[in-house]
Formats: sequence, structure tokens, C-alpha cells
Amino acid sequence: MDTLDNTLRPPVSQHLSQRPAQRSGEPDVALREHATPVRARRRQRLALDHAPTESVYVVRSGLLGVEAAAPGKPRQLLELYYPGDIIRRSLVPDLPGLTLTALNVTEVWRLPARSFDTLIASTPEQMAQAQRRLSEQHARSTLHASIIGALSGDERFASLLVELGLRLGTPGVAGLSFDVPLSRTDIADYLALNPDTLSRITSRFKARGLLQHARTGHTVLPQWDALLAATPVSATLTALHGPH
Amino acid sequence: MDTLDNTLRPPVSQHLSQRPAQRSGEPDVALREHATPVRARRRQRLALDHAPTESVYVVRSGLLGVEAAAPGKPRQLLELYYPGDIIRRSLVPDLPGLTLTALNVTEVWRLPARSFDTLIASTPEQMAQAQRRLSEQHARSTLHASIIGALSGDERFASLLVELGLRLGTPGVAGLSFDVPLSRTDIADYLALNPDTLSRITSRFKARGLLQHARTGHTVLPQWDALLAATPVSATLTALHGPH
DNA sequence: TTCGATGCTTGATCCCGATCAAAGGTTTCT
DNA sequence: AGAAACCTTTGATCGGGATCAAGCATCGAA
Repeated sequence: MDTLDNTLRPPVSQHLSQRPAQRSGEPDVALREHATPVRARRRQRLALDHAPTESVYVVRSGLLGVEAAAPGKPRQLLELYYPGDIIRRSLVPDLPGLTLTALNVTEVWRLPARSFDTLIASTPEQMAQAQRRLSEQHARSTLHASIIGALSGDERFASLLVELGLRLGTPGVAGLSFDVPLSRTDIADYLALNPDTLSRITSRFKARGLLQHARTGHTVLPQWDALLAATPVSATLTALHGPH
Repeated sequence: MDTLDNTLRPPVSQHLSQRPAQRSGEPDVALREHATPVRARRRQRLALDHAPTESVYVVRSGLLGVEAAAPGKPRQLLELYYPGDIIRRSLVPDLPGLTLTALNVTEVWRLPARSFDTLIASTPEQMAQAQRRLSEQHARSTLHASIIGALSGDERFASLLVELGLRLGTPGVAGLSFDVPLSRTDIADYLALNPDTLSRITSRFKARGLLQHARTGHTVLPQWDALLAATPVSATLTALHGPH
């Protein structure tokens, strides 16, 4: 299980790094015309209103998350949103302290839910594409529940590294590398661990050679295969987060 | 927190017990014409194929669940499906040992995903209804992740009791009562607890007067308010599982 | 009725991750 | 630059739930 082979299989093709916001080239010109581009900096909140004034956000770049914080409970990061994802209030349960937050510098398109729905319904392709995307997000949500519910701390962290590697990684000589869009607290809240425990896990991974911090906020994964072996859901993650 | 008041507030109106499969009266005649009614007994599996032969199931009565069982990991019940819910492979991640199982006697409508998609697209109302339903299921999935990730064993169990009470309960003199559609093992797997621990929690709830087992498989919740107070997400559960 | 299989309960023990505490390190604001 | 606030690491200790094991109840089959 602790196979320390140094086989450096570039796991994702080069195009992933310069991947456009939408993964397949589909016509979102209609959306763009009716949407307001919104730029958000790290920690900035976006309104997540209910039906009458409901907005739909389509992520263009960066990373966002929905968080909940019940009084007396640790903050929870419930879901992560990547470029192409669709965010709206009706997809999220009505938890105490619910907010939509930009986790790093992001750009989104915002439009009223009404407009979004009618625009999407105007062409079958757009409809099909939106449904595909929403299905994928549903599957990701369920996978996350599975990870939280069944895996150990180490496995959860490995799962996140695989996810981020697939989404953001660029292959290099030292391994797959990327800028981490989440703070350590964010990661802990997403994995349902506390920051102290996460810090220990991180140190363990560094000692095992699965992880390096080049500069601050920049992570290198030198042994992709060993990382995949460190989580029971690597295949599922690859299917959901890998190139389509 | 342990308010042992015996106020017996009938939490759900009478119609809930004899509630039809779809909660609001909408026209699913079109679906019914193209679907094959399928009856399943407890523990029976239903095919959950990928795209070319993908089926869509619409739950008519009973309770189903999607389960995963990675080798070396305990079985997990990832999601519960109630009457009106839509089940299809693309909504679920590709986890090892994935199966769709009837948890008690159920009836579903099965139809090819293709047919379902075109049927749904034929009228705006059906489209809107399906989207509403899928959004709700997404929200429930996220809520489940939140429960698994942030709550204690007692709170998780209380949450499930509230959910089942809202879905299946009929008010009576002794309190809200219903036949439990899940085995103890099912419940443990759904709440990410092990059966031993669940048994202890159950005993504790009985001792606190929150729970009674009238006959086998029949549960009475004598103190609805106290039960609601036992989970931080009671409001969220009521919003998602209560009468619409 | 007896047998076997399965599932539920309860006790004893263990372990992973939480919690508490203290000591650096970073970022941000003035 | 200096100070304050926040974040990260690491050690020591604690606790909730897992695990193991034994006893008991339930159920179906012959």
C-alpha cells in the first residue's frame, strides 16, 4: 500500500492547464449576453437568495464554495465549484449560516434564475448541457458524502489532492504541481477534519514523499501513482474530475 | 436541551399519511404511458446501467437506496429515494460496489433514459417539475453530507427520525408513528455508524422517551418537539421533507 | 419441535481524531 | 516599520465511536 515507486506518469494531458472555463467547446454566447460578469476576491461572499430574487452563477474561473456554520458547530465547506459549474440556491439545503464564498480570485457570470431557466430552455443543446453539468455536480456531492462518511483522515486528504491535481495540476519534472486555491482551514472544513489533525496528516504526507510545498501556496505531487493508491476512490475521482 | 415536555404537537397534517406518490397533483400521465411499472421486494436490486442502456426510475411507492461497498470498507447507504424521486446512473458517482436496492416493498416506473429526457422536454411544466425534483434531491444529498460530517451519533439518529417522521409518520394518541422501512444495518450504513454504536444510541433514545418500539418494525415518536430539539438541522429537514 | 442462520444488545477495550495549550510564522492595517 | 490578528505546527491529553466477543432473540426450514 505504501508503494514508493517514483514512476512519474503524467496523469493529465497538457491541455488541462490552459483549459478554458467550459471543458468542451459549447456555445454559451447566449448566456454571456444576458449575464453580468462578477469578479470576486478571496473570502468575498456572493448573494445566495431564495426564489423571488434567486440568482444563478456560472463559474468562469477560480474556485468557490458553499459553507454552513451552525452555532456551536465547526464551519463546514459543503461543496466546491469549479469553472463551468452552476450555482443556485435551490440546489443547496437551507442550513444555518449558509453562504456562497469565493475561495480565491474568481470570475462568475450572474443572472436572474428566471432568465437562466428560459435561456437554457431555448435550445435543446444548452438544456442537455446544463442537465449534464447538474448531474455531474450531484454525483460529486454524493461522492463527497461517501468520502466524509467512510474514509480515514489520510484517505480523505489523498482524495482531495487527487481532485485538485486532476483539476488544476500541470505536469512538470518534479511531478504534478498547482497553486492551492484553499487555505488549510478551508481544506479541514471541507474534509470534516480539524486543522490540527490536518496539519499532522500533511506532515505525514510530506515525510512519505507524497507532497511538497515548493513556494507558499504551491504544491507539488511527486508520486501520482502512490497518491492514487492512497485513496479507495481514485477511479471515481478521475472519472468525475479528469479530462472529459 | 433535554426538555422532557410532553406537548404532543401533531407536526404533520393528516393528509401526509395517505399522501399520493407525487406530492403535488401534477400530470405524469405521459410518463406512465411510456414507463414499465416494476414491483420490487425488500433487498431486490435494480439495474443501474451507464449511458447506452441507462434507465430512469421514478419512485411510486416504498423506499429505495443507492449503496456502495468498497472492499475492506463497511457498506454505505449513500442516498434514500422516496415516492416522486428520480433515479438514474448519471446522478450517482461511480463508486465500487454500487447498487440500487429496494429497502422495502416498492413500486417504480422504469423507462429508458432517452425516452425520459424527450418526454420531459415535451412540456415546460414537466421540465420544470423534474428540475425542481432534481434540485431537491441535490439539496438532500448535500444535507446528508453535512449531517454525516458535522453531527454526533445521537444527532445523526435524531435527524433520521425526524426525516422518517416527516415522510412516513401518522399522528396518533401516543405520538407520531410509522413502520420503519429500514433495517438497523441499513440505518447504521446510512448514518455512517456501526451497528453496535447504533444499538446503544437507540437504547439511549428509548430511555429518554424519544422513541418506542410498539410492534416489531413499528416506531412511535412520543415527543416530536424534543426530537426536533435533538438535531441542529431540524428546520432544514422540515423544509426538505415536510409537506410542500 | 429442533436446528441453524441472522440480527440485536451489551460489556470491555482500543484507537483515531478532537481538544487544549503553547510557540513560531504570515498577512494586513495603520 | 510595528503591531495586531490570524494561521500553522507540534506536544499532551481526552473522548466518541469502532472493534471484539459473548449472550440472547427472532425467524425460516425441515
